[in-house]
Amino acid sequence: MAQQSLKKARIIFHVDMNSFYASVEMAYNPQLKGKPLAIAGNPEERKGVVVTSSYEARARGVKTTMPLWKAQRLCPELIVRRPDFDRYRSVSKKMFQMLEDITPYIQPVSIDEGYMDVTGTEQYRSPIEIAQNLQQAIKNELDVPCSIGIAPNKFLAKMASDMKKPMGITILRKRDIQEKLWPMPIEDMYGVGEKTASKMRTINVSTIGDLAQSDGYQLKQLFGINGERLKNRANGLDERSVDPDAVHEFKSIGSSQTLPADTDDETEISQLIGKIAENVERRMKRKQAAGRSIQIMIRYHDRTTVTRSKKLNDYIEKKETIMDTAEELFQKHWNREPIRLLGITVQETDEKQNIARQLDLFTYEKEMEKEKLQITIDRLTRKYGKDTFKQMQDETSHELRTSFQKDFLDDYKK
DNA sequence: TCTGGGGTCCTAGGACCC
DNA sequence: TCTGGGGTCCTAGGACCC
Repeated sequence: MAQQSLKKARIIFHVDMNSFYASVEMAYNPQLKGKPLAIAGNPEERKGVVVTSSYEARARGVKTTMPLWKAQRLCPELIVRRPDFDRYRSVSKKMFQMLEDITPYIQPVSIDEGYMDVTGTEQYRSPIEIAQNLQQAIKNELDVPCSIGIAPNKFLAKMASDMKKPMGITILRKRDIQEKLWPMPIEDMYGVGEKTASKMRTINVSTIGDLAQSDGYQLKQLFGINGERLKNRANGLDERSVDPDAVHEFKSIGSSQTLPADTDDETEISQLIGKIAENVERRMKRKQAAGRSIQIMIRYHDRTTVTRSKKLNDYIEKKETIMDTAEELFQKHWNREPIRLLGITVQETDEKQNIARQLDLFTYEKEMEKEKLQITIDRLTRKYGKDTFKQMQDETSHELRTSFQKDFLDDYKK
């Protein structure tokens, strides 16, 4: 209790770039500003879904993951651009550098959003002032809008940044929760998707406030540990820290591709596996990573999806190994129906420098074991004599062996 | 006319060991 | 003859997020 009151409240920012890809395209080509714009893949290759759209397009009903034909039906004057990820990555990098000018405690969570822990900086400037300056600086230098949520923890900051867009700054204090958070519909809560929302509605939870006051036992029955967590968050409780190292602790690297048309042609599929493996290898190189489990994903015509994986003995990074394992898994588990999508993911990944450290420790421990073993064997050889020792190795004398084993264990385990 | 691609975390069953 | 309970690893799948 005393500890609770002594513990200093944190000040967390959640910075969220508004319709990021569309905003970057508009910054790059100002003629697009103020117009309905959608970033989408190529419909010829069946990838024609809206990835991001401008506010003008959203106002017409265009939504993320919507097929392009549908978006164009809703908004015939829609301007469509293919995504240019290199461009987005470069703007993103500059944006995060600007955050780092304020504090080293930043945690990027995706290309267009991140958390900052600015606790302590309020001695010099108020949090709202810091947020205003940051937002303006990003707008001035990169010509892209962002929203910032200010709160005592990650969850509230995340919810806050969503409350006013674009170019919003929202403060969500503990005392604002009842008024600002609780009236919101349950599906608007971060961490609650379609499935969870409809399940919650069956127990008469339809707002975040309902969840905050719902029966913990029932929640646990229905959602397990996640139920408890969601209820805590609805009450404004979230202890997760802003972790700047999290970016380096990636756990998997994968690549997948939807085919222009379904296929059961083995040559075509083999080529695809090669192409995807190469892509995975390239991205692993970029991150200086290696991994020790390979997973493939096969999606069939009706979108049913199966994943199959294999754990390997060693860390791998080469496309040949990725390709061979993927091919093996595919041949073993493919039902020979035409496939729509194929994916390969390398799991249990780590940066190579970390792996080297793990291996060093492993090797060191093994060496120590070996040395200890040798000392014991030497000692016992002296005790029993060379010939007897040899005889035991040949398993000719059960009694002797038993006696030796006992002696060996007594000595070795010491 | 339909639904991309990159991730994280959690659960659950079976194998295996003690 | 019948049968414990816990822990860990591996694999597959589901929910969610951007």
